[in-house]
Parts: sequence; C-alpha cells; structure tokens
Amino acid sequence: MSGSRALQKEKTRQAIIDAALTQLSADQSFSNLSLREVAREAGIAPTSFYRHFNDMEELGLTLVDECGVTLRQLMRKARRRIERKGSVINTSVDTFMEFVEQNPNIFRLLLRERSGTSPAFREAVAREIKHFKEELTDYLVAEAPYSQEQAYTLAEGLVTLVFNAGADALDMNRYERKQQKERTILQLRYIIFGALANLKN
Amino acid sequence: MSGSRALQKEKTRQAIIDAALTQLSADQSFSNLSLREVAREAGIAPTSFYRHFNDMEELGLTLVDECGVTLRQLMRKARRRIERKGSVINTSVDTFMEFVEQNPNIFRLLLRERSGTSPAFREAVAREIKHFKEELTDYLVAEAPYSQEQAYTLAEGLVTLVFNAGADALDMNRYERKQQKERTILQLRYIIFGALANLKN
DNA sequence: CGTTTAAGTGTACAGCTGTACGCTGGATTG
DNA sequence: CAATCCAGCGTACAGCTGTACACTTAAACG
Repeated sequence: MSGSRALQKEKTRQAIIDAALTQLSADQSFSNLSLREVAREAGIAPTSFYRHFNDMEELGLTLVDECGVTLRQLMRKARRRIERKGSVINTSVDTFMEFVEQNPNIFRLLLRERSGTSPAFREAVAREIKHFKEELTDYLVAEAPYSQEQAYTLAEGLVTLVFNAGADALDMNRYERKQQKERTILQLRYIIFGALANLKN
Repeated sequence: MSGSRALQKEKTRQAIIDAALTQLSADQSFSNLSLREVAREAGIAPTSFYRHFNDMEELGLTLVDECGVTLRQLMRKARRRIERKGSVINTSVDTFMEFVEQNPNIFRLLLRERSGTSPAFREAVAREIKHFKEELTDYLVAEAPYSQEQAYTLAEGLVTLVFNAGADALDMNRYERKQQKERTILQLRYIIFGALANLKN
C-alpha cells in the first residue's frame, strides 16, 4: 500500500472531487452536473471516472461528507470565538454567515440536496444537520438548566432559524444581509427567552 | 375571443400544466423534467409545446403562481378555522401540515425551486413566501400591540419555523411527524412569548 | 363565400448523455 | 527476471434532449 500507484490514484480521486466542487455554483446544481463534464474538468477520460466512483451519486455523497467536515470545523471555530468574546448569539450568527459568504457553493450543495430527488442525499444532509442540532443541545444542557428534551426543541428552532437565514442571504446584497442578520438575532433572542420562561412555569 | 378555437387552446394549455404536476414527485423535480416528457404526458407533439410556452422555465413559473393561489386558499381556510376554534397556533400548524400532506408535490416544487438554479424561480418562490410573511405581519399588528417592524421580525420567524417543519415532515413517518409537530408548536410559543416580553422592556 | 390565421403534426438533425468493451503501459509482486 | 495487476484511454453505440422547418386542417374573419 501507499506505493506510487495508490498515491496517483488518490491524486486523481481528489482531482475529481475538486472538479465537481469547482463546477457547483448558483447556476449549476450537483444534479445537473454530468459525469462527462466532471471528467473533462478533472482531466481524465469519462470512463476513468468509474475507477473511483460507481456513479455520480457516490461522488455526491462523498462531497456531502466533506462539507460535513467543513461545517464541524466551523463549529469548533465558533466555540473558540465564544470563549474569547462571550456573546453566544452574535458570535454564532457571525460565524455561520461568514461560512455562507465564503463557501456559498458548499452551502448551496447542502441546501439543494436537502430537498433533492435522491433519498440517500437527503438522508446524508439530514444527518449533518442533526449533528449540528445535537451538539447545540449538549451545549445548552451544559450551560443552562434545560432538560434534554427542552434543549433539543430549542436547539432545533435555533438551527432552523440560522440555517434558513443563511439560505436567504445567498440572494441578498450587503445591506439586505445586514438587516436580515439583525432580525435573525432578534428571533434567536425571542425563542431563547421564551424557552427559558417556559422553564419557570 | 372565447370561440371554440381559444377554448381548445386553453384546454391544451391546462393539459400541459396538469401533465407537469402529475410528473412531479419525490423522485422527479421540475428541473429534471423534459419538455418531451411533459408533451408526451399531455398527449401532444413536442413541438406543439411552443404554442403555449416559450420554454420550460415559463411553464415552471406558471406552476409556481398556481401554487401561490393554492397557498392563499389555504390561509383563508386557516383564518376561518381560527374564528371557529380560537387556537391560533395549533390551527395554523394543523392547516399547514395538512396542506403538505395532501399536496406534497406542490410543496416540493416550492421547496426545491426556492434554492434552485433559476433566478426567476427563486424570486417567484421568495415572493410567495413574502406574501405569507406580510399577511401574518398584518394579522399580528391587528391582534397584538406590536409595531410593524417587530411584527415582521416575529412573522418571519414563525413562517420559517413552520415552513421548515413542513419540509422535514416530507420524509417522516406518522409517529415522527406527531413528535415534530409538538416541537414546532413549542418553538412557536417560545418565540411569540419572547417577542411579547421584549415589548415590555 | 374565399381568404387568412394559428394550433397541432411529423420529420430531421446536431449535440449531449451514460456506459460496455478491449486495449496499453507502467507499477507491483513473487 | 517474468508474471500479474490495474488506472487510464479510445472507440462505439443506443437513447435521450431541444428545436428548426415545412405541412395540414379547421376555425375565424371580411
């Protein structure tokens, strides 16, 4: 293993993945990306694609997994920022919106395949989002007197609001984004406050 | 006008629209629907399609508009129910979830094209959702002491939470849906309560 | 009535798709 | 060293796509 043969193979595999990510954009979704286009961009013959993936769906699932990694890095970054800065809500929203602005095409992949035609895709994206919700749930349970169930309900609401704000931001200009970010922060405050108040009844 | 000629034309046009709606499903999105498939289903020659629409995008925008009509009917129905039953949150969520269950393919169309590759589509869906938010804003301003701005922020949060719950429900079984509906209702209560509390500061 | 209009048809074509098949040439193995 | 393996290639094919073009035929018009 790990001879020059396997090494070259891995390199080509990465070239395919990069080619696919390069071609994703506002005007091109993964589902209308063709095997031949990806192969062309990667600099290999169409049939060589099969040496690495059984079909486009397998490549797509690999991409979703890679996006998951990127998202988890993002969350770690947010946690570090919070430890320094303190403001939980603002920091989280800032971090997420930064991600969306800097990786619009990765975010679009998740956004689109979440409701796409492939069950495997939908499940993969749902899993990534669930990770998100669960990590936030743990955080809430640790930092505030929520029960597991209450925390999950709250976390789900928070993730939904932030994720959606990111989606809407994709088609907005700077000014609209700023206003929308403010509204999102208010919505988060409301729901957190409401959940806390509910504890005391 | 309205001779037997125009009448037949209208009939064929409707056949095209129905054909497209018939073919939409969990496994088939509008974007991977071909002009030829639609024409076949509608019982006309492929080239006859052009007598009614310039291209598939024009047909798609027509569909989105029709969905908008269906959605507004839904809202009127919800309002009538609320007048009888009183419980605003439960009734709204029930009505919306009923819509999603009974028209999954119409809902999927909105859901998918909201983040699709056609700017015109995205804009059309965003417009429908905005209508939703604005009607709810007006209702909130009329029924509670919110300012226009506060009401819009709250309405946006509510619509986001409900719309997303509908999207997630598409891949759920009956039991999961029931649990999710309960969580959604809690989230709505939280955010409404939080917004009200914010008024009093 | 004859003339015009236009919805619907059938044919045709170029361009794209996924993928089956057999081959090559260099790395790996024994 | 010789034998084996296997990533990548090129060719080939059937099936799909949108749409240009010339046509029919029945309704609408003057």
